[in-house]
Amino acid sequence: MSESRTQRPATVADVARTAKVSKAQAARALGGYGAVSEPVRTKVLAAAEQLSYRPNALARSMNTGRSQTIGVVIGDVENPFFGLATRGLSDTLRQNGYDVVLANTGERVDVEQDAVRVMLDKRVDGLVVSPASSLHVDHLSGVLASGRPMVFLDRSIPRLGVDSVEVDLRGLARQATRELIELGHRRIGFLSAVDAPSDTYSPDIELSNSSVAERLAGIVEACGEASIEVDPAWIRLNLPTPDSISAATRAMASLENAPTAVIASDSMVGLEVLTTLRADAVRVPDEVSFLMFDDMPWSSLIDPPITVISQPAYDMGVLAAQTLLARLGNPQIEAARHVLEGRVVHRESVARVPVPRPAGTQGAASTT
Amino acid sequence: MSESRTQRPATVADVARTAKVSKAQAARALGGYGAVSEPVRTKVLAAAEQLSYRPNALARSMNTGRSQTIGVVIGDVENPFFGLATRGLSDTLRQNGYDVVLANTGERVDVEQDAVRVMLDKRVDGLVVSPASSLHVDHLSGVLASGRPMVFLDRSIPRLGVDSVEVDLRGLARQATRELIELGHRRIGFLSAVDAPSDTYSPDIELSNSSVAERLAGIVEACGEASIEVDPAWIRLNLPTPDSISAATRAMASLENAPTAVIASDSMVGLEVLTTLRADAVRVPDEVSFLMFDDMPWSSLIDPPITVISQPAYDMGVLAAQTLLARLGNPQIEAARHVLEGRVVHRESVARVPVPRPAGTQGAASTT
DNA sequence: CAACCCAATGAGACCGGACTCACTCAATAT
DNA sequence: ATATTGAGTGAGTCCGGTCTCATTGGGTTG
Repeated sequence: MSESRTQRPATVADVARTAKVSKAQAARALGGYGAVSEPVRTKVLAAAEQLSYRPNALARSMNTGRSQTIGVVIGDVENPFFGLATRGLSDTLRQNGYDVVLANTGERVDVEQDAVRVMLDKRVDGLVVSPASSLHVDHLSGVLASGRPMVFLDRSIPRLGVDSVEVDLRGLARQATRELIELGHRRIGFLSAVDAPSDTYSPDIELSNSSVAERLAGIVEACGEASIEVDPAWIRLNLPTPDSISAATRAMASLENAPTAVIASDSMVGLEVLTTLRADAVRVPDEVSFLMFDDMPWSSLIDPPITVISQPAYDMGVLAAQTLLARLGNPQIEAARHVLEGRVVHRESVARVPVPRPAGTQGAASTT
Repeated sequence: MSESRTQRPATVADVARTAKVSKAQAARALGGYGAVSEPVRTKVLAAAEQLSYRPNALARSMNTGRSQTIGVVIGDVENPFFGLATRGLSDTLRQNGYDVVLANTGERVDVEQDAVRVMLDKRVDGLVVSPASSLHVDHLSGVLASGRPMVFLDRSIPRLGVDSVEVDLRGLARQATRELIELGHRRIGFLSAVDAPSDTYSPDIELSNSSVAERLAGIVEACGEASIEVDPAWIRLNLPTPDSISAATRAMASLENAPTAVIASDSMVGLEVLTTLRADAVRVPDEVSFLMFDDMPWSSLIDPPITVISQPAYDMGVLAAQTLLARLGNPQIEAARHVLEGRVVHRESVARVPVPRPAGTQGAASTT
C-alpha cells in the first residue's frame, strides 16, 4: 500500500529498463522513427502503457527546436471582436496540433514588448500579433530577426513586410461616411479608445494604432471628397474608460455645431455611447444618427437596431492561423496583405439629417 | 555586409566565451545566484548585452521543473462570461510572472481530455479548468495524481477535492424563481445549451455540467417549495446552436400550457431567445417575462432592459488565479470552495403574470 | 607561521528526449 | 563461396540551461 506519492513521471529510460531494451530502441519505438523489430515495439509499448509514460514536451522541444505552440498577442480578449478572432485562431491551430499562448496587452506597448520577449524565450513556433503601435516596433523586428514567422491580425505595418489579415476598414469607413453625407449629414463625429498624442483630431495627427487610423482616414477622406471641413472637436480619441467615453459623448452633443451623426470605433465604445445617449434621452436616429464598427449579436436587438460595419472576426482568426501555418511549412512564401470582406449592414440607427433648428435651442447646456 | 542571417540565438556558452570566463561563471552572473566577483559580473553582462543574449526558457524549465505557464481550459472564450473571466485570470497571472496557455474545448470532454494531456506534457505549473463534465473526470484525477495544482472555475466536482471558484447559482436561481412565483408565475421555462441525456427535464436527470445543473436545481427547488409541478416541456436542454434555441423557444411558446416566464441559462442563449421573441413579436414582459444568467453591457440597453442574474466574472478569474498562485506557493493548503457574491439585478423584463385568457386564444398554433 | 575559512572559479553531471554512429547478423547478389 | 546490403541494435552525444563538486588562493585566526 506504500504507493510512492506524486511519483515523478516515467521517462524513456524507465520504459527502456522495464522493457529490457536500450534507451535508443525504446525511443525509436515510442517516437515511431528508425527501425524497430516487432517484438521490441510490442514490449516497449506495453511497458509505456504500464508506466503510463508520456513524453516530456519540453525535452522534445529542446532538440527539435519546435514547441508546437503559437503565441497570440492581442489588445483585449474582452473585446468581442478579439474574442471571436481568438476562437478562430485557437480552433484552427488546435486542429493542426498547435497550442496557443495568449497575452493580453491592454494595448500597452511595454506590455506587448514584454509578452513578445517572453514568448520568444519560450520558443513559440510563431506569433500572431495585433500590434498596439505601428511606431514602436523594435520588438517586432526582433521577431523577424529571430526567423520566427509572424502574422498581424486586424492591423498592419507595411514597412515591416509581415503577413497581415485585415478588412478594408478605410474603404468601409469611407463608404459609410459617404452614405451619411448623402443623407445630408455634414457634421460627423467619431469616438475611439485609441491612445493618441492629442484628444482631438488634427490633419497631421499620427495614430499608433493602424486599424483606428484607417477608420479615421476613411471618414476624413469621404468628408474631403464632399468638401466638408472636419472640426477637431468632432473627433475624440484617448477614451480608454467608460466614463471618458460617456463624457466625450456629452461634450460632443453639447457643442454648438454638434455632430448629427456619430461613428463609434468599436462595439465597446459604441455600447457606451449608446448607453449615454439613452441616459440623456437623445433619440437615435431622430436626433443623432449612429453607427459603429463590429456587428454584435445584440446590435439588431436593441432599439433601434444598429447600423454597423461588420467584420468577419472568426474568419480573420482562421485565416491568420492558416497563413501562419503555411509560413511554418514554407518560410519562403512572400508576405502578403490578406484583406477580407467587411460590409456596412444597414439597420435603423441611421437616418436623414434632422431639419436644422434655430440656433440656441439645441441641447440643454448653455453655451453663453 | 555578410551578416549571418537568422543566426541562432546566443547561449550561455557563447556569452562565457565572449567574456572569457567559464560557462559556470557566466551562468551564475546571468542567473544572479552563487558567488561572482564584480569584474566577472560586469564582463559577463556586457558580453550578454553585446550578443543580445536571452535565456532559453525551455532549457531552464527542463531542470527547474517549473515552466511559469498556467493552462486554462474552458468551454468557450467567445462566451463573454468566460471572456471576462479569462481576462481576470490572465491579468493576474501575468502580473505574477506566469504565462497562459489557452484551450477552448467547445464543452467537449474528448477535446478537454486532450487539452489537459497536452498541457501536462508541456509541464504547465498549474491548471484552471472549467470542466465540461462532472461525470468523465479521469483526466482531471490524472492532473491531481501528477501533483500539479488545479482550480475549477465556475463549476465544481466536490468529490475530487479541488479548489473551485464559483457563485451560488443554485441559490440565485432559487431566489429569482421565487420572485417569479411571487409575481404569479406558475409555468416557468428554462433553456440551456448544455449537453444532456435527454432534451427535456425529468426529476432524475443527471447533467454533466455542474453549473447548469445548479441553475436548474435552484429553479426546480423553488417550484417545489411552491408545490408547482414542473412540466418537462418547459425545460429545454441540448441547444448548442442558435437555430436550435430559436426552435425550442418557438416550441415552448406554442405549448398549450406555455411558460409565462422564461429563464435563459446564459447570455448567449438569452440573446437568441430574445431575438426569436422579437422576431415573433412576442412582447416582453407583457406576454412573457424573461430573465437570464450573466449581466452584459447590453442587458440594460435593449428594450426592455433585461433582468439578469449577475456574476462577477472578472473577479472570479482573478480569484481563481490567486487561489492557484497560493497553492503553487504552498501545496499543503486545504482545498476550498470559494463562493463569490452574485445577485439578481432587477430591470424591466420581468412583470406580474398576465391575466389568464380563456383557453384557446393563447398562441397562434392550433392544438386541436 | 600553520591552520582554517570562504569567496571565486572551472569542470562536468544532469534534466529527457532526438538522433548519430558504429556494429551485428541474416538475407540477397555475384 | 564470397561480397553486398540493410534491418536491428546499443552506446553515447547533443540541445541549453541549472547546479554540484572539487580546487584555488587571499584573508583571518590562534
